[in-house]
Amino acid sequence: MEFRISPASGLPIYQQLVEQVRSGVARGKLAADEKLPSVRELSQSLVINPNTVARAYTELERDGVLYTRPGMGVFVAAKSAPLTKKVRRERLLPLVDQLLVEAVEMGCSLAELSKLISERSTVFEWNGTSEPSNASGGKRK
Amino acid sequence: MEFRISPASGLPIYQQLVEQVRSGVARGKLAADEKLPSVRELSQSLVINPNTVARAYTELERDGVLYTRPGMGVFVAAKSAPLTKKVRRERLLPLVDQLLVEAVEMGCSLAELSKLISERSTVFEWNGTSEPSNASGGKRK
DNA sequence: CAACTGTACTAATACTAATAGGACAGTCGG
DNA sequence: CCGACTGTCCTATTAGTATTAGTACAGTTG
Repeated sequence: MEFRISPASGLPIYQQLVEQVRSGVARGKLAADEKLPSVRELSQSLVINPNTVARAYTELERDGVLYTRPGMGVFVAAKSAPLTKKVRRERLLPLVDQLLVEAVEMGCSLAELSKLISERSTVFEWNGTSEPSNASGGKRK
Repeated sequence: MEFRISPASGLPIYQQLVEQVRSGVARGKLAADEKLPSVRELSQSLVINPNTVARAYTELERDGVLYTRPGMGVFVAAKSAPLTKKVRRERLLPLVDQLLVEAVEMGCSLAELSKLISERSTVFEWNGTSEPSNASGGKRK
């Protein structure tokens, strides 16, 4: 998987990397136990400091997205046991509300928003009890 | 409307204020042409610097959420003309994707996410061509 | 005119992002 | 065992931002 950073993003570089890894895992572009580029390798190809890459990896490992095999590299962690429904709700609510605020603010209808969500949802790797109506989001490798 | 700031939030104070105003407007807790507390008044009640409040107000005015009547105060702006569907899509996509990534990451199903969204959507003031199924989100004042 | 409104400006402090360079411990292939 | 790789840790430095502080100005109200 390719990584890109854009100075115009406004977000810190290490955070851009974190988001790209998270997104890649959720989209199935990064498979479990797949090896990520080494800290030094990625820092050279992106022309940034190794410490910046290391910070991103460290944060992702803390959150259970990656794991480290000392001396070998960092790898994509297998999907951990799903959290409680209550915990999921608590963590998703702020994001949901933020999305709804923005949608309402710009005069979007609820139907339009729902359509947008179901559109984008087809690309992700859902593992719950219900799948997206469209199954076009299969693993590519 | 009451404003609160939490030092533990991690977000800058001015940004917390911006979010609360946006949220209040989208939820109908702040009506059009309603007057907001003055810069000095709010800064005293929250025990923060007037400049911090002024920064939040300035940013909100730049985005068309508030307007200023010189010498009188800042007020909630009326809903502006809705943007193009294309523009709405472009601005909402990043948030939608971020939400989907988080949901997938914690093992949430699409059905569970949809339910959560429709649950929260009842509190907002939609003005599109389609309303939420539940009408409990009426204006209170 | 007096008291309020938002705005503008400068200065100082504190924290964070990012870079730089160096050092350490674990693991592999020879 | 040895060299080359892996991630991690440490200190120092630079740059940018958030926040506070105090002052000043222009417009509006009564």
